[in-house]
Parts: sequence; C-alpha cells; structure tokens
Amino acid sequence: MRAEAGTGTLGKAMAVLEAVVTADGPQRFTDILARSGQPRGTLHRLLSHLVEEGLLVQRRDLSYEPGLRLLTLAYRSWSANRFRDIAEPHLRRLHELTGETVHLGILRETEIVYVDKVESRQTVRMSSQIGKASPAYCTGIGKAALSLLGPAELERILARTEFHVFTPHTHRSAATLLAEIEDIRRDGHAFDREEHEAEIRCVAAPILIPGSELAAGLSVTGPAYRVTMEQLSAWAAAVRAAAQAVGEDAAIRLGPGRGGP
Amino acid sequence: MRAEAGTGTLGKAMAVLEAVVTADGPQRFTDILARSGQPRGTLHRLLSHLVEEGLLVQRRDLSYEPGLRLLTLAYRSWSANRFRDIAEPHLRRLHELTGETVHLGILRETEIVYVDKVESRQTVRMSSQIGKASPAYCTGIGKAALSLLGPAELERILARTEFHVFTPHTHRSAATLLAEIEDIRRDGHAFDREEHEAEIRCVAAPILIPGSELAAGLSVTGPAYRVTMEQLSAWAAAVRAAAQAVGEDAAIRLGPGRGGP
DNA sequence: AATACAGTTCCAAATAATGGAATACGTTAT
DNA sequence: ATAACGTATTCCATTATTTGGAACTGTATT
Repeated sequence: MRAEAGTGTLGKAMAVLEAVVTADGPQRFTDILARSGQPRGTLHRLLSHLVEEGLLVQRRDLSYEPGLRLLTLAYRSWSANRFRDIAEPHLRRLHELTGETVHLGILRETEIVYVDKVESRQTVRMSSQIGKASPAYCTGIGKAALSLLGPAELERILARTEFHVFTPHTHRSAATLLAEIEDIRRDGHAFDREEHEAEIRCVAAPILIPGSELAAGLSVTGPAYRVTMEQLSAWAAAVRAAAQAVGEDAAIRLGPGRGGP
Repeated sequence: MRAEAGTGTLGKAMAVLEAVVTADGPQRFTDILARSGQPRGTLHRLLSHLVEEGLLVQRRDLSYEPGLRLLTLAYRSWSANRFRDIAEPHLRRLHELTGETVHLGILRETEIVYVDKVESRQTVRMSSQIGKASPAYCTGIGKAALSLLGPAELERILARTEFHVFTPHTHRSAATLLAEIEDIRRDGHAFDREEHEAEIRCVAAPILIPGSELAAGLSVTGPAYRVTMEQLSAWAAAVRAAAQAVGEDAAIRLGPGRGGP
C-alpha cells in the first residue's frame, strides 16, 4: 500500500479503509495486515474505530467489509452538489440531441471522477458509474479537463501519471499527450479515440467550475460501430456549447457567495 | 453536534466531516467552529487533514465542501457489494410484475439505508436515492427489518428512535409500533400506510443477510392514487417470495466463505 | 492431546493531537 | 490613509493518544 502523507492518524485510518474497500471481497485481519503494513496492535485499534464509526462492518466470521456510512455520506454530498444540479438540464438536452450517453466529470489529481450521467438504456447499474474514477490521460473529459490547467499544475499531474496501455490507441507518454492538449486548447474539445476502452469513442469539452478551483468536463460517448469520428466531429460544436452553458450557469448561480459544487 | 464516541481522533474527524456534508452549502471556518464545538487550533488541523485526504475541498473563498473521495469510495463499495448484486434480478422481476418502484434497503441503527432501486420512470436523480437514509419506524422496509431483530436489540434501537410525526398515520410511540411488529412477524410482510410521506404507500418483506448480522428488506412502493391497500395486499405474497428468494440466493452465494454484502 | 494459526489484549515509550493565545490577512468604516 | 473589525492561520508547551512488540487467548487442524 502507498505510504500515507502527513495526515497523521486520519491518513492511516483512510489508508486502511481504502485497503478494505478496494479489495474484492471481505478481508480478514491478516489480509489487511499484509496489505497495510501496519503493526498488529495499531491495525486492530484502527479497525475497531472504523467499525465503530460505521465505515466498516465486521461479519460474523470476523472479516471486514465496507459499511453503509460511506454510501450515506456520498449520497448527501452528491445530492447537495449544486454544480451537478446546474449541469443536469444541459446534459439532458445533449442526450436528446445525440441519443448517446452523456457524462459529467470532475478532475481529481490524475483521475477523472464521474459525477453524473444521462443515458437511454435502462439496463444500467447504479447511476451506473457515478463516483467511478478513470485515468485522465486516456479519457475525453480527462484530457479536456487537463487542457484547463496551468503549465505548473499540468506538469505536476503528468509527473504522477502512469501511462498504462489499455488499447492500441492509448497515449504512451506525456509527450504525445501534451501535443494533443495543445490541439484541445485550440479546438475547445477533445476526443477519446478508443484510448481507454476498445470500441468506445467520445467527444468532450472542458468546464471551469467557478468558486472551486476544479476542472471539469462533459462528454458524449458511444460505441464505435454506431458513432464514427465524423459523427463525433459533427457533435463537437453542440458539446462545446453545452459545456460553455454549464460554465455560465454555474458562474451566475454559484459565484463567490452561497452554494457550490 | 453530537458528542463523539471512543473513536479518538478518527471520531472527531468524522464528526467534522459529517458537519460539513450535512450542511446545505459550503461552510466557512467559523460556521464549522460553531457547529462542531472544537477549539480553533484543533479544528483547523482537522480540516487540513480532511482536505489533504480529499474528503473535503476548500474553495477559493476558503469555505469547505464535500470532496470527491467520498463518492469514489462509495462507488467502489457499492459496486463490490455482492448482496445487492444477488438481489438485483429479484428486484427487477418484482418490478416487472408490479410496474411500481422496487427498493432494497439495509437497517443501520434506527435508519434504513437504500442500497438499490428499480423503477420505470427515467426522470430520476442519482440512482435517485441510493445511499439515502430514512427512519426505520415509519417505512415499510424499516419495519420489516426491525421485525427480524431479537428483543434486546429491538429495544435498544427503539430507545434511540425519535418518533417524529411526518403524516397523520405516523407511529407516535414504541407501543403501537411494537404491536405492528408482532403482526409483521406473523404475516411475513409490512405495510407503509402513508406513514413517512403522504400519498405514498408500500408493502415490504424482511431479508436476513447471512454472514453479516445485517437486517434488510425489499419493497414495492407506489402513489396512493394508483396503489390501493387491496392492491398492496395482493402483491404481498410476491414480495415475500422475492425476499425469501434473495435470502436463499444470498445464503448459497455468500455463506461463511468468500464474497459478501 | 499437541500444534499451528488467527485474532485480541497489554503497557511503557514515542508521537501526534491539543487548545489557548498571538499573529496574519482581508474587508469595511472612519 | 488609517483604524477597527471579523476571520483565518500559526505557534508551541502541555497532554493525551497512538504506537507496536510481545504476551495471551481462542479456535481449527493433525
């Protein structure tokens, strides 16, 4: 497990929590012991505290799994998120125009976190993937959001990015990515040319969230067999317009005062 | 703010986090100072740690709001939740049968937390309200789940319950609730007769989650103008059957070994 | 019964948290 | 300009919590 920063006890607790949450099944004490590298005594107390707080639950067989408190906290913060609320009608409109799935995402470090989604097919899980985090360097919204950053911040993020190769089209280094980011700045929109998932393409545009120093974006995504690059290019103007509209709405309704993303 | 238990530093941090998350807008330092009752120095360090961990975000105007890490953690634990996964097809089947909204909920202390939902109308927010917590004593799933508890646990929960009156039909005391819980144990299903929200009724059945010591339930909910008590009674057998099926599936696929809710 | 393994408890030492007070910052009023 | 105010931040000696190795308990396994 990664070394935790200068966040003292809280950092350790969160690292342990993360270790349990990212594992695929219930974790026994020894599993977590190995994953976390904490000494036995310390880990035991940490786990008790996490259970007492409802962040973890202990099963009858003593193994640990995520507790419901996380879900409740996330629900509260999600439904109080004014930025998402403001963006929603614009996402809907874009979905009606294109018939394809529309995403709203916010950049956090090297990842893009999806905070809303509008889609046709009802087959869907959760709001399918609200809260899901994907690498920024190989997703449309991610690259769009990166294009908003200043040089120093961009460099810091890229230095931390691991260029994992997902498909033949995935960027393999910062060099090619930086070149594309130049294009994105010029054009005002970004494409995902099957870089993260094969057979999945998207066109995205950046949004600056006023008040917070957050970089966000929205996108239209579709399967390659149905959505050609020409089709995406044709939608680009509408995507830029929607992003712009969200930004303006947010500037008015969030501003420096009450309420925020 | 409620006094935090013996969870040391983590408890304080979570209390502060909760204070920010439950507030309706971004909170300034002084707001949180008043709400949390922590001394200035302590609170300031706590907030920095929460921000460093990504649990809070600080805006340009210095106010604090929920960070994205909560959403990501919740997403991971939700999508890895095998109990929800197992229940899902049964919820879907029940939805197809009734045409009304179907919920899956798990009891946590005095509240029922919704962990999945299947509904027709696509107008919906988030998975509308996954992660939302409602009082157990006035909801169908809540009362169904309470009926699974032993006397000691039930008493402990009821002692902590505040009987807030939401509608003319809301239980006003433990006495009437306990009487109804007897009925629920006998019948195997529970009704919500517009007790939490006016014009909203539901029929629910309890599920015992094996492995965890969790009490859960599922329900069919509809608006009073469309769903009569007779209709709900007619659905009760199907709801019981679905709950039973989820329980059996879970017993097989969760068991004492790998994987869990 | 003996052995191995997993989880829990203990406690002196180390460390991080504490919190009151002083300081810096930004804003509005004089 | 300058003063006055409200707010956020930093400081640091004290204190309480965390730390973590080791001993202990309980439960399977041979």
